[in-house]
Amino acid sequence: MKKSDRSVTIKDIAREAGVSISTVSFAFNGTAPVAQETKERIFEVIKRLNYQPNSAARGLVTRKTNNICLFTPHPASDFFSFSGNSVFSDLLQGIGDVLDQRDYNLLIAWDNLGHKAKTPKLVKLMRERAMDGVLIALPSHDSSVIEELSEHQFPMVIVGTNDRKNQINSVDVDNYDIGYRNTKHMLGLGHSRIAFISPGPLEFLVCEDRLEGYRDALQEAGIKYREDYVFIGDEKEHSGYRAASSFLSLKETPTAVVSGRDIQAVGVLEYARENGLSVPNDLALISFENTELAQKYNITSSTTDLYEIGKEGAKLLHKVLTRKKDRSAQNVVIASELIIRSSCGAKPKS
Amino acid sequence: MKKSDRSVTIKDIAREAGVSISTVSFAFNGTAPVAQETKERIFEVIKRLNYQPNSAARGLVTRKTNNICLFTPHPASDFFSFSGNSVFSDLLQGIGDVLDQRDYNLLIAWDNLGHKAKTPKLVKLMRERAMDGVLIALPSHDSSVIEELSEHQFPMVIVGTNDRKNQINSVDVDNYDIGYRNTKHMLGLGHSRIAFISPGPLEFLVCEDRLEGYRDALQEAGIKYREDYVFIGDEKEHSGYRAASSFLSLKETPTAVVSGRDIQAVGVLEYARENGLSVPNDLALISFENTELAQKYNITSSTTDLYEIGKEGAKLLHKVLTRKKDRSAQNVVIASELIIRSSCGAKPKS
DNA sequence: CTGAAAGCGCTTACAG
DNA sequence: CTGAAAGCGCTTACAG
Repeated sequence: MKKSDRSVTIKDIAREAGVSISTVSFAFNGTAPVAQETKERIFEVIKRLNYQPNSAARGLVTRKTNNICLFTPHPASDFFSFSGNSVFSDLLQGIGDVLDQRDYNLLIAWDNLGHKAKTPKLVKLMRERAMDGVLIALPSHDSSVIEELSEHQFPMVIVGTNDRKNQINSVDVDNYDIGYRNTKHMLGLGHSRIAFISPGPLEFLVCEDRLEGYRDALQEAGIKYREDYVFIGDEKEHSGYRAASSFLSLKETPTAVVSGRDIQAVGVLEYARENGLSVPNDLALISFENTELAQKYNITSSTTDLYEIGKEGAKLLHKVLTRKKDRSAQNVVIASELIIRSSCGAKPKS
Repeated sequence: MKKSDRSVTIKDIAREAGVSISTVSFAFNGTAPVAQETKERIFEVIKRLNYQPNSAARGLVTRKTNNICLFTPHPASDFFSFSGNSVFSDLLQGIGDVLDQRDYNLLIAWDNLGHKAKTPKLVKLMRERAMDGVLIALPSHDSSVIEELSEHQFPMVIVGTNDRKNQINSVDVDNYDIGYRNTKHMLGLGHSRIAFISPGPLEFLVCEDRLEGYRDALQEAGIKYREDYVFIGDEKEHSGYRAASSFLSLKETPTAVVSGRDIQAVGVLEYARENGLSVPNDLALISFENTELAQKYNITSSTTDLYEIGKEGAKLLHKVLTRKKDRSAQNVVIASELIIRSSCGAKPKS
């Protein structure tokens, strides 16, 4: 192990196999025909010496790194805490499954606020060509970084709500539509006083979309949108609790709640329990995500399959990376399904 | 934007600034003295043209990639589900904070079982020199991959329990000691029938360590270790519930439980509530991790600061990467603190 | 303080 | 089917 400081290179293989380095390259990459006999000799040596081409050298000439970056334009803490457990790991897993299979490495990066002086990390990664393409998770309105990559036509796919449809590739469920349909579902059950809990700050596009779906469904039903029926929650159960508390202290209390995420719905349930309210009789409840929580607490919820989003996002990026001519942006919509459980079931009292 | 297909290179800067490429390199990297005036001219051009050295070209000669890999020798799903939400994001954040500051990129990889035919991902990354070093999370007994990297003296740090102390760098809390002290705490309160819930399969070294600490504390107190007082749980609350149910159906029921992780303790609490048992009067409870759950449910728990582990792990790896001569392996122990809450407080009934 | 040149380890025309 | 040569974009002795 003393001399293994110096890795084995293509020259070593060539010498040992008695051929030129081009032939080794052709054989290894299958990029030109090589005599069967020669090929066998070469591969024997490759195996014996544990040869693996140096990625920097190869990348220098091919202009590819085989690195894909998963990026989120937020401080890591915000991203992870907003996403919650399963959400993030599901997304990562979907991405990872595809990249593994196609032999890409996964880089992970986020915006380091506080370092605002330096060039943003993602821009640096692009300029120094440290990655071939990027998956953007949880985009927000302020997207100067995305803009910059976009100007340079850097390959990217947004996994999540996309502000600029038809300009940038994206994969997501249709949060607007789910918001719309969840609300519609409550309207269909006879509710007219329907409140909404945002899954997080409206700065996150996904939150805005869900809210707008809610708003438009109300409007279509001729119901006025009221500010006091909207609560901006966060990723904690307690924000659902506080939302419920806020709604139910109004003069005219809502009879139904469209919760922005399952864990908030759990908070609503908790408040209802403590205050002797029956769900769905006193308060009907519907949510987004359909996580394990929804199942555990019997909450009606619309699926948002993050694994699928990750998988399709990675696939799309790979497609972009391997096709010759650029085509117009593609916006993939992952189907969502409403899983009906007891929390929304009954007609309202009034 | 038409001609930006071709990135700007060091040649462009040299030409534009009227100097040689070596001088540009010296100025940019501060690696040799450059006349103030020349320097200014060069940096003006660099700024104007948005120059950033190509990482592959640079890496080819420096033999550094500035990529660090966070690796776990498990399928991603196992890793994430075992770790749970905050655990993983805390670790990642600690690592990220350090890496950000020191200008490393973070690669993330896991073992793709099912692909057992191919060379393991991490070995491939090492051989093709796609990363400078690796942080290993959640190591297990079967560590042929770690062994291989270790033989090649590839820079690595284990963030988590380390099987081969004093051979491989590592950073962790002392899980054995916490297991020992948690158990000791219960003994000190007068308990003698103390059960243990493993946080996961013993295949994970962290689980084994916690269990051994428990076992040794008992032994030291002259109490016999009983198999039926040990339950192998998992990352789900329900495993705590099942553990409690199993313990309390024994002929001789335990009066205290050392829970392997907070969420299991919550499961124990749930079982106790359903069965009219008082905690801590009928069953005293102590746990590991001290997550938000411990606070919410008033569970006595020992801290395991994953953020700190990640941070120190990244720091140690950076140290290994930048020092000239190798020194012997270093094993950093992160301090743990026992946070006493009501779940353990009272003396046992018997 | 500055430049010309070699070389890092590959791939890819080009010629045969 | 195979090899010699150029070149990817840098860094780093070496000379001056």
